[in-house]
Amino acid sequence: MGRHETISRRQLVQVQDRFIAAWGQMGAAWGVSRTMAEVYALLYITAQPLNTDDVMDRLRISRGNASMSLRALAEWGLVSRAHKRGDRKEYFIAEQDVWALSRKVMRERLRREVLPLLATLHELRDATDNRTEQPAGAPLRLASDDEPAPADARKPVTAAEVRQLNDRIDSLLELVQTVDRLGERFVGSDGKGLRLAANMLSKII
Amino acid sequence: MGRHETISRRQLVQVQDRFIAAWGQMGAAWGVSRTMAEVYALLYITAQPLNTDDVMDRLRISRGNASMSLRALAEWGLVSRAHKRGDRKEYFIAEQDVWALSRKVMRERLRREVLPLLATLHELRDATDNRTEQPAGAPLRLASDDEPAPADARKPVTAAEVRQLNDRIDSLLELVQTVDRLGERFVGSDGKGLRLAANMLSKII
DNA sequence: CTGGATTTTCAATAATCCGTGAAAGAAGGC
DNA sequence: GCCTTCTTTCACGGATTATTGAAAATCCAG
Repeated sequence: MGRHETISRRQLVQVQDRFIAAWGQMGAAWGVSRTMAEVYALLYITAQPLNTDDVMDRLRISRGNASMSLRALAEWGLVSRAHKRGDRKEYFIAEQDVWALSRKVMRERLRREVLPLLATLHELRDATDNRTEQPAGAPLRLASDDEPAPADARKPVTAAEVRQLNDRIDSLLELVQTVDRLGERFVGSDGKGLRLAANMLSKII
Repeated sequence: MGRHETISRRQLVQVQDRFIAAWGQMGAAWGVSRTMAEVYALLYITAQPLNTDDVMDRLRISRGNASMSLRALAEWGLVSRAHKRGDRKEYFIAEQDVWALSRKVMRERLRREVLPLLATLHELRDATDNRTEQPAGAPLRLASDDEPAPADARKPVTAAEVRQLNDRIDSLLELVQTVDRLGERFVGSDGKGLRLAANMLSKII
């Protein structure tokens, strides 16, 4: 519907640069390093395979940095490698489907951040609420007990205190588990699962 | 269901410390500073109002740091201030409902990170696809044009290139908008909206 | 195998972020 | 008002993280 005006190549490049900058900033606000996000943005917005030198030149970063970032992106599954005949350089292609992109990012973040937290919470939960059926010799260890106990702070812990502690941990556990399940479901679903979910929810809530 | 064993106060504190550490680590993986997350965790897990000195002592951080973190938490709406009669110190209480907590965190992150990105994307979109109905005098400006154009890189930009650029920006815009709307909906919903959503989705997808 | 082209690694350096503590500021009691 | 108590601010320095660049490793054609 829009009429496309002719724009200069310079303007095009400027728009791309601003896009890359914005994307990099957003990446940084998440746990992704700015450069890594920028490299992805470059590959995405230019919409063509680029090699390490292209990335270096366009983003004005060192060869090492470019190499590292591209590798990390490949590990996350966000870019794929390609080759051109008669050219020994390696080219990189950005995942084009932004919905697939978001799924892949979520998958990695669940795996790297949520799962460890879940594990720790479960462990803590077990440490204060030992079920009767727990095997006698189970190596349930609080943090090491090797230092001599300080003389004070010896007043007994009431059952109420323990219950409260457990309740809090449980509440958080429930939240994190919900997030995890929700994420897993999204990650597992194919296509534009997120969009679907959004539409569904807008009718429900 | 579980039998609560008596545990020493030391063990209790150790469990709390591990909880705090885990929470802090997770916070750091998100955009929240580690200390801020730890202070919240402390307030949450001990389940009682603490003042600045309590926080300093327990977390072994400086007064300034404690003060800053508590203030930031209050700004995010994650802790509230309270006073005790006959005590001039200010006490802080953690938001107890983890679902409310997650809503507040999401609200802030939407506001701080998603909205600016949306604004930029819209702006870029407008910069390359000028609608015919656009007012003549609208201050639509690409990045400043004050530098002399380099002699090369002057070959014209094809319509296809512009279309492709716009398509990419649009795709991303759709994704970010979906996330935003989804988040807004969640933020707006009261109670355990997330949990509800999770249940709903599990049946749908 | 060799030589050149390309990529990866990593120690040094730079940039950034984070925490400190002293000093300044506010809030109350008297 | 003035002193005491508590809170906030902020320049500095320390710690962490990112980036560089050159050397080492890898790869392939001939």
